[in-house]
Order: sequence, then structure tokens, then C-alpha cells
Amino acid sequence: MARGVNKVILIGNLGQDPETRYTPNGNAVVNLNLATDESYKDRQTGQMVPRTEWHRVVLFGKVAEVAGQYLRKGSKVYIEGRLQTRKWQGQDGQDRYTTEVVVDMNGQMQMLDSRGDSGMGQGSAPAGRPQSSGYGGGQPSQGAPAQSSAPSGGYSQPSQGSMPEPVDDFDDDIPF
Amino acid sequence: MARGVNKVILIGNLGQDPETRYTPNGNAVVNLNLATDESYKDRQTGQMVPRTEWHRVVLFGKVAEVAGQYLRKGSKVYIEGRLQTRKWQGQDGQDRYTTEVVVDMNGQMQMLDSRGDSGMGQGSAPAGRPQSSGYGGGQPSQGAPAQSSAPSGGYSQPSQGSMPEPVDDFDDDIPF
Amino acid sequence: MARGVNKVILIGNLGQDPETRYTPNGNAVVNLNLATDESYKDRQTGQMVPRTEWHRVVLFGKVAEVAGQYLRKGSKVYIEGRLQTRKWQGQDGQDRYTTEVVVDMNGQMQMLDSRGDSGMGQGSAPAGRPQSSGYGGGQPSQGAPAQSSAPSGGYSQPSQGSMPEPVDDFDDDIPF
Amino acid sequence: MARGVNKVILIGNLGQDPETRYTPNGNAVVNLNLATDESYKDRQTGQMVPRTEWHRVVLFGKVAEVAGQYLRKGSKVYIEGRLQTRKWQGQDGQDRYTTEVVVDMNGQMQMLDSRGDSGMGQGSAPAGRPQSSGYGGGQPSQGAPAQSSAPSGGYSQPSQGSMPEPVDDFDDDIPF
DNA sequence: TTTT
DNA sequence: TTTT
Repeated sequence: MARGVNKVILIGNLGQDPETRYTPNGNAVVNLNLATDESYKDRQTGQMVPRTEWHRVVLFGKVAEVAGQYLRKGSKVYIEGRLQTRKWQGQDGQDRYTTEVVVDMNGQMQMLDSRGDSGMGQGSAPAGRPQSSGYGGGQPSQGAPAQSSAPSGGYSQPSQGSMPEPVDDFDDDIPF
Repeated sequence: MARGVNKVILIGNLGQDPETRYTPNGNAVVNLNLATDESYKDRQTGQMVPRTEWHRVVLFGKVAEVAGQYLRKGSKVYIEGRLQTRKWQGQDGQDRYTTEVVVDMNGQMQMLDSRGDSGMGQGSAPAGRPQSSGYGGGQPSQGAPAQSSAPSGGYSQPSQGSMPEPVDDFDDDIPF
Repeated sequence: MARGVNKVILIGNLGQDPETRYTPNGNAVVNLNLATDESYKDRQTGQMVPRTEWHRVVLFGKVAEVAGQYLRKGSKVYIEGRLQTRKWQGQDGQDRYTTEVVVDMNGQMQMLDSRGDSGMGQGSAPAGRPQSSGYGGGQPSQGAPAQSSAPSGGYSQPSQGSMPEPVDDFDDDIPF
Repeated sequence: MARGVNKVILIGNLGQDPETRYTPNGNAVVNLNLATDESYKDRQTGQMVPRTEWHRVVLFGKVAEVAGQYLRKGSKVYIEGRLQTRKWQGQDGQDRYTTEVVVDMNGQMQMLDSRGDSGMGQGSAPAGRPQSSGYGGGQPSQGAPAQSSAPSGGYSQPSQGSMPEPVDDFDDDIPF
């Protein structure tokens, strides 16, 4: 049924609140910006140097709902998914590629904070999601992680921003 | 020493021969284009649909030498590495990002073909490595890999091509 | 839904043909003895020393059927499952424990041999499994796998052998 | 250098404080009893049933020292290691097998509690840890994990207990 | 661009 | 008991 293996395992912290979107069918699609911290020994200096890597994570289905509801900026989380590279068009008409870690029903998401005291919240209401205007409004995610100029994958609401041109032509469920 | 986890596990086949480059220090750096095949059930049709995902893999150190020497187009391989996103400048001066699976001394590479009967070779001498002039000579790897407009990471030889502007400012070992 | 992670990833070769059994409900349960080979540097001698580790793998459901049908002694295989330790009673009435790698619908099995040229077959019919005398008859599997004195988990046919006392009290499906 | 893969990834909580021992060379060897919690759907009742699996984890080297110093009963931890089955002699002279997850310099251990507020410590003051009343004080971890009767692998101090007969014949470092 |  |  499958002739290959494509698996990603991450433990890190969210750089910002999750972004929740919905497919036309009402299914949640959640984007996370996840930082994994490591340190490595610089060969020149012999010093340990911290290295932070930012990952774009996209969750679908039930795990997306849980992530959207309970995770917050700063939350520590375990992610198991698969690598996927999407092609999209830049505003200049050129092809761009964004690689994401996709978590669907074959993946896994585990919250690693004790009692859901995940991040610090700082204004980002943890439940009920009141926060006025909603996601994506105003400045595009100011605590901006890598690849921030990439579109969120076409699962987005009507993109009122100029570019980089989300695909946004979903007339149905995402097909997996 | 590390406060996060960043791990990728792949099993797939090479879409082309490995590309070997060297750092100024003489260390091998090898790029692979690896295809992982899966299939998923299309929700619309109920049919199983094949899905091929292409991955950019970069190997360093000893594992790079082995990969460069024994892997060929078509080779089946197990890869364990970490995700890393590089920023580079497009010819239009805009930032681009490329995500790669980095395999260094903390990663792993396993050849999964029996007896090194990996690919077919087809002009690319699989054993003994005669091919005098070596890699990268002449045209810069015309069998362009996925995201081919991305530079190969600055580990490349003096890039005589116009763009997409390799970074190529390494005066020493890559620092990990 | 889960508050932990329990994952095993193996690539190795079968030490013998798979052992297929059936639950009262007719579901296949397959046992594998899988060898993983590594080598490590002996601190005393500085020499690389090969190390073979043997694993008991138990597959359920569809993946079990595929394994039973296509894998043979010598087959190379990728396994993704979870660790599980079973308690059983030795013939002396004492508790024993056997740890297995369980592969169910949440796990994965990938055959890594090209074209099913896996093992050698050597009399072990690949399909239909006629071989009258075969497994489980008479002496309790004399081609003894690791931890051979452990029962095969109660998924076995009526165990006529004396001991080590399989549990064998399944009146239904295994519950996962 | 290796022709197989043998990898275990666990996230769980310690059932008791770590047990630290030392090799004759003064290297730390730490044993953990780690519980991973999952839940699965019972096919009979359709109910989600919790399932706790206990794992024996053995750490060597630097990671052992960190584990021994900072982990406590209740600590949440990420473990990456390899499976290893040891043979030992029961008091009845019979062979027994214990499967452990070995974490050495090729493995990884990550503490997942915020700020080292891991467990409760119960008398074994780690460092800085005042631990007022503490969890589970009194009897040392009465919720004894699986395989508790297995010897700790010969890395133990002179075993004054009668059985199950630790091997304890190490005259040097463990060889990996 | 691979593989089955 | 496998494999290279």
C-alpha cells in the first residue's frame, strides 16, 4: 500500500498561536510555526552554539481541532507527520516551494505542557477564540517565523492580502 | 544539550545520481533527490491514489562519501536526518527558502539494495569510479532536481552560471 | 487520545519464515524473528564489533496477511510498531515476561527486497501454506526463535504441547 | 558501518526515581522505569480503553548522569534508544530474557517538564529541589512496573539480595 | 527524476 | 536464526 517511508518527528515550541482555517466542508486545518532548539559544537571555536530551526506544520482533521483549541504561543508539542512540498506562485509569477510537516490521521500530536498551561497566553484567549478580528487580520503574524511569506496552503479564507497569491480553489475536502 | 527533537526518517529511491561537492577543506557534501512513494484513499472516488514526494537530502562527512560512492539513480536508501530550511536570494533579489533533510554524524544512511545492484548506472559508472574529470564538470548537473532553482547550498564549485546565485562564501568547514 | 509515545522502528532480516496463526475470528496473527545488525567500536580494542539483535515482532490484521504471504526467511523488512511486554507463566508457575514489537493498523511494514526475491523459500511454500507438519506441530517450534520458551501469545492453535503454557483463552478478536 | 536500523522512541513518565549505578570505571549507568500511556478502541464495547505500557530504559554515559541528576518519579521524558535483549539466569538456573531500551551516545534523552519541576523526588534530593511534602513518599514506588524482578543488568553494586542473580562480573567499561 |  |  505504500512503498516508502516519509516520517517526521518534532518536539518544539510554538512561535505564535495556531492559525485555524476551515475547508469548504467545514473541516479544520491548522497551521503551526514550531521551533526546535538544538545546539552543536562549532568546529572553529569548540563552543556549543544554539541552533533554532523553524518548521511549518499543517494539521488536518480531529488533531487539527485539538491543536487549534488547546495550543498557544509557547506551547510545547510533539509532532509526528510527513514531509510535503507544495508549489505556489509568487507575485512575480515564479514558482516557489514550501515544505511542510503534514499531520493527518496517520500522524500524531501530543501536547507536552502540564495541565495545558502551555504558553503564556498574553492576550491570546485560550478558549472560545474571541479575539476580535480573527486570524490573519492586520499585520501578518508579527512574531514571524521562517518562510512567512509563503501562502498558507490554499486552505485559507478569501485572501484579502495582496500576495503571495494563495491558491484557494478548494471546492471540497482535501483529498487525504 | 538539546531541548528539542528534529528528526526525519525516509525510505525511498534516488531520482538521479548523487551530486558530490567538496568544501574548501576537502570534505564531501552530497546532495540526493529522494522520492518516497505512498498511496492514499481519495475521499471523492474511494480509489487509492499514488503520491510521490520528492526530498532534498544533504549528507556531510563520512556518510556523504559512502553515499557519493555507492548510491546511484534508482538506489533504494534509508535516511535519518533533521529538517533544515536555508534562506537564499533569488536572482530577483528576493528571499527564497529551501528545506532539506540534513544527514551528518548524528544521522544515518543505509543502502537498501542487495549487493549494490542499486540503480542502473546508465552512463554513470557505478563502481570503480573512473570518470576522470569527476562531478560537476561541464554543465552544472542538467538533470535538475526538485526545486532546481535553489542553489545547492554554497558548497558548490565556483558557480559560473548566472543565477540563481549560489551563496558560495565558505572559507571553511561547515560548522556541524 | 494518547498521552504518550511508544514507537519502534526496525530494519532487519528474518531469521526464519513467518509463523502465521489465526484468532478464533479468523484474523491473521503473524510472528517474525527479525535480526538487526549494527557494529560498534570496542573501547578496549578499538575494533569495530558486529552486534546482532533479535526482535520478536507480532503483526495483526491486513499487514499480518501480507507479511505471512510474502515474507520469508532472509527477507529484509522495515517495521514500525510499538513495544509491548506480555506476562506469561513458566512451566514452573513463575511469571515470565516477553517484550514484542506489535504492528497493528497504526504501525507499518515495508518489504525491502526487490521483486519479492526475499528469502530462498527452501521448501516453505510462499502461499496457501500447505506444509502439513509445519509449525506448531509436535515439538514446539524447534527452529527456536529468540526467547523460544515464551508462548506465542495465546493467538496460537490449541496448544497440545506440555509447556511453557500458552495462555490461549481467546474467545474473540484481540482487542486493538 | 551498520546494516540495520534499531530505534525506539518513547515519551512517558517515570514510575519511580532513577536507579543510578556505576561501572568499575566510574561511569554512570541509570535505569528508568518508564510508563507510556495510550488508549485504544475496544472492538467489543467500542469504548476507549487506556493502556499503560512499562519500559525498562538503561542510559549510559553523559546522558545517564543528567538523567540520574534531574529526573525523578513522575518526570516526563523523551527517550530515543535501541532495543536490546539480555539473557540472565533465574534463581532456578533457567534462562530469562529482559528487553531494554538502551540509550547511549547514539541515543537521546530530553526532559519534558517545565523548569525541572519534574517529579517529586521523595527523599532523593536531586539538586536545588526542596520538594516539601513530595509525591509517593514512604514505600519506594509501590506501583511497581513490569519486569521488576529482573536484575539490573550486572551494572549493579554487589547484589546482596538472594536472586535473581545479577551477572555482576564487569571488570571494565561496558563496551559501547 | 525514482521505485513496484 | 538473518543479512552484507
